[in-house]
Amino acid sequence: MEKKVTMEDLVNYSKQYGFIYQGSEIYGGLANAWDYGPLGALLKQNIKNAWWKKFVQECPYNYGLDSAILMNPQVWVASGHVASFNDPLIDCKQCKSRYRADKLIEDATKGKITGDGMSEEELVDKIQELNITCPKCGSNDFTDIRKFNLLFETYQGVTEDAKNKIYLRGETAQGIFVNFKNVERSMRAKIPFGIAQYGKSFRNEITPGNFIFRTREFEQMELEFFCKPDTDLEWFGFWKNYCIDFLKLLGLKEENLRYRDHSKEELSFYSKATTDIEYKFPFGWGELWGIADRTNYDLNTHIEHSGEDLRYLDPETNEKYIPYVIEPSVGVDRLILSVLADAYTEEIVDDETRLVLKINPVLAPIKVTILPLVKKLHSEKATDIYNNLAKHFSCSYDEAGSIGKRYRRSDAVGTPFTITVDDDTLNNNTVTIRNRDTMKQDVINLEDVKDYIESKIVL
RNA sequence: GCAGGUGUAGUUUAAUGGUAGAACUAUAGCCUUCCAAGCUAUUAACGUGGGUUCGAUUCCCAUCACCUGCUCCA
Repeated sequence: MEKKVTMEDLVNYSKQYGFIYQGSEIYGGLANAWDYGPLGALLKQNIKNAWWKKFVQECPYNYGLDSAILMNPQVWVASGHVASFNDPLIDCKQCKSRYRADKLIEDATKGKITGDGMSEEELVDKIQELNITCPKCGSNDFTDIRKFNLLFETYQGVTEDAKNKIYLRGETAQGIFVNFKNVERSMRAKIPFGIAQYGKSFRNEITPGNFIFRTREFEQMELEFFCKPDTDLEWFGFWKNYCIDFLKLLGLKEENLRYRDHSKEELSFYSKATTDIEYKFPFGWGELWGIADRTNYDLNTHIEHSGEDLRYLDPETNEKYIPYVIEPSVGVDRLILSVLADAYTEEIVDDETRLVLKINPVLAPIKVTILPLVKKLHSEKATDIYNNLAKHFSCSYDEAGSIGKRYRRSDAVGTPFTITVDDDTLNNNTVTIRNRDTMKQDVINLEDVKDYIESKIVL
């Protein structure tokens, strides 16, 4: 018997066991800010390492990068973020519903008139001219257009001078595009190749929520894969498979994963095709990984704005072209949420609930817990073992309470292995090692413990 | 940003216009030789700020945060 996990369960669990706390909690919090606790930080690190391993280390095509969060503001003008992160929003004064002005016109005219490219005044005039009413309450009493810039602004330098206004990056991708030439040259990279990086991004989302699913500060893991113009769709398919295979490898249940192709209307202006890998969160299906064919939009716009030639010279044909880009982009925090939701298990055995985080051992924050069977007799030896194993894995040591209680504590945070130190350890140098999922116990020699565990935490 | 709901120890909760009781957890000790046993002790809460009142955790207002829905998520 297993209980279905709710968001509430996950929020409480995360707090109780040191995975995720509310940000700035002692000051009443800050909307949608969450802090990763000791175990959450480990989990996050393990997830990023797993991604890096599969997308950089083991992948013959890709290189890693770690670019700056602060960039020349022109980057964001070129990328389109400064312009298109300004959505023209209006509210109905009667029923307080909020709409995008351009969308409202489009919907009212069934797409005959699009609001694209209209100024604020033109949009307002058009709404009046067509006598467009609120779809909800029928009123035509709207507020003026208000814009919400989704980029965080800040200032470089000690004075708040508008000339020094810069942005916190809205995505990690732009750091990759601006380094395309650098990586190509210094790594002597041949197309097709990709550049991957993870890092924090910031967006002033209008409505964040659902715990860590959508936050204003978040971490992305992005790959920009550069390929020859006519090969983009092939690579698009390749990365779609590569990404979903990765998720399955991490242990996400197949029935909780699906592809969703973006419809033509939904596609971004720069994209030729986009597929989301969605995960079935406790609150419903939600985007986990977006895989987009961005064509040559990004490099092209940087060529135009920077004046630099970012074209690639094909060494075989001697022709120059702007590479096409496939972008698989995944949110780390969302991935953590899906991993937790997937692994969180309340097993009911004999009217008792056993809370187990059935997480891939590779991702488990703690790999092994060392338990002295009887504190007075075995804690010294157990401490020695802990000190040795801690050189190789993140371990924990627990001597408080009954042995059963300590097993349960270890299970609750997903630790895959538990080592019990008893008289046999003192006399014969053997320990009992118990597997979280199978509940099976092996008695093995102390010298073999490291290899035993190591062999089972390979991705 | 709008509408509705919620806010009491780490968690789940009880009661009350006279400042709060419990369970689980945790910590320490006893006991205990392999799966949340028992005993003893201990820590720990009215989100924040105003107002009404002799007195507010309780009533009122504001604010903050979370949840649900809308909107949004190039």
